[in-house]
Amino acid sequence: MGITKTQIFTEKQNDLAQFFKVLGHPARVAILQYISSQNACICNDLVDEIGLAQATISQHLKELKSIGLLTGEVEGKSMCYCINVERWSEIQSQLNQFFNTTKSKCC
Amino acid sequence: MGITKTQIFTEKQNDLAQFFKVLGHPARVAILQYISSQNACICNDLVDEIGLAQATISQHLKELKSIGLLTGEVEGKSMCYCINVERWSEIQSQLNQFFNTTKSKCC
DNA sequence: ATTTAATATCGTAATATTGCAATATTAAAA
DNA sequence: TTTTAATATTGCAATATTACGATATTAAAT
Repeated sequence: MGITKTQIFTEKQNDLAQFFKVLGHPARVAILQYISSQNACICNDLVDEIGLAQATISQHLKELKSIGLLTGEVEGKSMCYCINVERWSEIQSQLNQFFNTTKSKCC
Repeated sequence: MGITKTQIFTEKQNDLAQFFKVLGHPARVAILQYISSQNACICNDLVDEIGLAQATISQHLKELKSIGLLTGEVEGKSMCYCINVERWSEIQSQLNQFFNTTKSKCC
């Protein structure tokens, strides 16, 4: 199929999975790491830095924006992409909650 | 394409993305939560509990095993699936390291 | 006003993922 | 040894994702 049966899961489960899914691509991991390594907000240095076409980078940025991890502001004719620190912590804490509450008692 | 250009990323980035990716499906989140909610190791109650076909559940279990999150032991004619607690903590700590080292200084 | 540079969007091809029915496989039970 | 129950695997259809070239779009620079 390719389609996911989201109806049979809770909203929390779907949200959590969505966070994981967005982070589940090396380009998006690399984009976040690169942005965080710069003192200033970096835009399409990403195209040079990471070896993917501009259209592809733009697509990945869009997905990162979709869960609120990145914000993009127009800066002249460029874009200034930044990590949304609040959202970042929020998601980190949700993932940790998942890890901490999901513990096996068996075996 | 559908194919991911793993060659252009570091092994760490690929590994990290792979962990995220495996957790990036609500069925797999639900499976982990259900296993952890039981005192004993549960096998194909999962098929009843989660509303997916047996073949589909089996496939998801396989992916969770692929990153070492689950171990499966034969128990008579059933399987006993358990969370690998060591691996669990290891992955949690890697994800946290990613979150903690990736911080924005801009905006 | 034109050009230029940066980014987004569209269309498309290739591949991956999800899900299931049907069919193995395996081990206990009869 | 045949049956039964639990799980894995295979094959397939439908949809999603990844990647890119081509084409908008937008704002500064000329």
